Amino acid sequence: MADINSKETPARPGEEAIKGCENNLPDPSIIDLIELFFFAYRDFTQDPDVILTEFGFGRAHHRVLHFVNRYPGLRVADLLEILKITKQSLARVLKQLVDKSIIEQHPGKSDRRERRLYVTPEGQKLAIRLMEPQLSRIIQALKSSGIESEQTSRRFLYNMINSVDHEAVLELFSRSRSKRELKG
Amino acid sequence: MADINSKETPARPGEEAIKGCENNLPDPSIIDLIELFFFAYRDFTQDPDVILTEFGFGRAHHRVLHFVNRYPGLRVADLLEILKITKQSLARVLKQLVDKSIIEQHPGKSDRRERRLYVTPEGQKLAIRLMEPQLSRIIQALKSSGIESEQTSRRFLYNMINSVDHEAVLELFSRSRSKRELKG
DNA sequence: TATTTATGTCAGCCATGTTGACTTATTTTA
DNA sequence: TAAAATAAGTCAACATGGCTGACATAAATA
Repeated sequence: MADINSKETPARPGEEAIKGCENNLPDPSIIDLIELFFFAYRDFTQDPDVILTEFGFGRAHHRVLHFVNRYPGLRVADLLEILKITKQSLARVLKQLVDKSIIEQHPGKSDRRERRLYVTPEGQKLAIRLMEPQLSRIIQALKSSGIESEQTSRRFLYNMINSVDHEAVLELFSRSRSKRELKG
Repeated sequence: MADINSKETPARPGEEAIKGCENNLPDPSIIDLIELFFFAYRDFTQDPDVILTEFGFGRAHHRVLHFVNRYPGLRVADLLEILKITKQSLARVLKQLVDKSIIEQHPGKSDRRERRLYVTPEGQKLAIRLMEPQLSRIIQALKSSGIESEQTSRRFLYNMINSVDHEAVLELFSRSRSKRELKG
């Protein structure tokens, strides 16, 4: 039944018909991209992980800290949408970050039900330290990948995101950009 | 207490000196890439996850199944190096895949200590079904990102991998076809 | 023969995800 | 103004998939 391409190996994976591929034969080089994406993400998260264990934190703490540092005043609800985890999962790591004075919560000015999230100076220091190796890795990769790689990779990653969330991502980014303008 | 809307925001992340950045001011657009990478991977893994629960499997099973399907005859040691997890972690999911007749183990021909791994026909079917949405997502993203995006994204992802592992990745890829140039 | 290697296995711990039920404070709405 | 909706927190239980450490077995190799 699955003997479309029965050549030498028992399985020539992905060389069978796959929906959504015009010629009905997926380019095996696209399958490479699946694997490259996995390897790249595996290594991308590795450097911060080492630092995090030093502090008794995990990857979940890193995610929270990163986004709060980058978008100060984020609400819990914003974080839930960004991370796509449950309130209870977030609560656990958030509590630990607050207990260790990495993040602070302050009631919203216009809506006092909200808990706006901010990094402490210590939290900022850690966030930057965690960001360092990731930035270095990206900068090095872009340098090695040609002049156009920044714009192209940015577009590629953006288009890999569920289109339902495109708006939210742009909105998020515009949040840091407006802050940038306040500074200049 | 940092007030909610205090304009001199406590954190202007990543705009401090960071090692490995020539002008000592990291381009904030590079920080976007950190987030885009996270969002992209978050959504990339989401489609298979839905299918996996149907089978009582998790993401760990997917990884194992993918690589065994793609590189039939893989040894346990190979898999450990690819996934960078411990033997005990792998053993747990591998056992379940074998028990459910998704993967088969056969002693190596020249070295009978080895357990060469192969997908069963059923395993191949599942592997392909899990690959489908990921391929579709990548193909769609490449189409939306310009003609050069495939080569460029491939190079970018490759260069995001620890250079220590570059050789291993190329070797892996060469296993299913002749090497192509990845180097930027 | 002795050692190394490839793999398996038991036992337990930890991080981080999940669901479900419920509370509290505050804002919005009928 | 009373009722409903919203933002967030909490408790309890459970699942997944990492980890360490110790030890077992079979086969290859020195």
